[in-house]
Amino acid sequence: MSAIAVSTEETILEAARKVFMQKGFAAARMCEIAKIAGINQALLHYYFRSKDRLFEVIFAQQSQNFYANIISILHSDVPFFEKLRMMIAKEIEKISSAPYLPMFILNEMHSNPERMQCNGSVDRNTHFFKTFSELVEKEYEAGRIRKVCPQQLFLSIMGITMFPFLAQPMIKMALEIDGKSFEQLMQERAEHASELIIRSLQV
Amino acid sequence: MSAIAVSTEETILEAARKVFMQKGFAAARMCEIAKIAGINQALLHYYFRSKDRLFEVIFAQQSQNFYANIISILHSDVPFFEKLRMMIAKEIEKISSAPYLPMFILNEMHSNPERMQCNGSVDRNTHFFKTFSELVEKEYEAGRIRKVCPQQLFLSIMGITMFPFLAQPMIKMALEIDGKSFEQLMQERAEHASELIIRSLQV
DNA sequence: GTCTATAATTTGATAGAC
DNA sequence: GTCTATCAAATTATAGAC
Repeated sequence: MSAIAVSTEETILEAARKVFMQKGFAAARMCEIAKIAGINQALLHYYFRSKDRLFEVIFAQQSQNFYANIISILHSDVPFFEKLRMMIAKEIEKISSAPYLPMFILNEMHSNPERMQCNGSVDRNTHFFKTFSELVEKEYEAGRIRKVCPQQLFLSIMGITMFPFLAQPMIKMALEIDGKSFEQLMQERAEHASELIIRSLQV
Repeated sequence: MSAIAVSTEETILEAARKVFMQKGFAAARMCEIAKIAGINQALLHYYFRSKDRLFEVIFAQQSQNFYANIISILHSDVPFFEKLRMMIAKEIEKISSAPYLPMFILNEMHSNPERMQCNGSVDRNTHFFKTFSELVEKEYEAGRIRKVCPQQLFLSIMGITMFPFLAQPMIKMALEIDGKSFEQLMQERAEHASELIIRSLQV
């Protein structure tokens, strides 16, 4: 139980995460996961009954990660625009440390919609939008932003923060930049994105 | 050669397009393509040598579709803001008629980056950005928009238009809407997106 | 718990008749 | 060109020894 020694189960999960996130369920190979984990394939099945089960564990974990608490920011006691800034910055920071996450989640949802019901991600998701929506309405009524459809605004904020990571290969190509420059661009992104959204809301 | 009778080759391509676009390369099955095309698997291999080759044809076609000429709009003789409106509207209209296209292209690029070099998509892509970038600079120098990084703006416009389609399953869930409502939302999207972008650029 | 060896299944691809 | 039947390879899953 030392801090260094990791259990076999965790080693497997770590390897599975890598492979599934990079290749997706269908293209992922159990033998590759075993190899990366430094064990053999039989042991994989000993711990997790099948490829499906192993994937479900990973997907549930990552899904939780994906929807992780940005919502607390919306409840914090700062002006609306400041909330937007914090939300966008936090989201970009989160994704930067796991750039494959959005593509992994969205692609699996797309190619296998049944998996969506798993764990409370649905609820967390709708709750987040509802909270956001109420805030927008309140700001409009207080005359602090122009009239705007909360759903559309929600999509715009999400798109502005997540799209660059979803389209990373295409972006690098279009902008003729390498991985280093891309990271740099993403570090400057929160500022640009907040500015854009907030300006667009001014009355 | 009647208008009704389609060649076997086209029937296969149509079936392959459906299956590859929905499932991606790895999860797509040759037998499913054959079944949808109403033929047997052997005939698939008679027309297209292998799964890889068949996929390459589909990917090249769709890739061309994906990058299809929005660029002419940038060269047209209308004010910059009008160009943005037209560009966004055209892009959304295009994707609406093929909602799986962005996810298909971006996901395959992500899981198999080598495929990018195919056909002149790289050039078309960089050329588009360069044209866009020059326009932005010119507008700034003329004092008609505020100072803004063209790369960041480019990402924002792309994200605002394409993200809802990439995240369609998640969006429906978060907003608690069905397919019909989603389509409705997308029809109203061009107006919202243009407004948002243009307002954010005002000096 | 972990391994080697192997079974079972899926799936892309081919042979050969018509 | 199109089919049926079948192969070959890849890949998931299990049996059984240690």
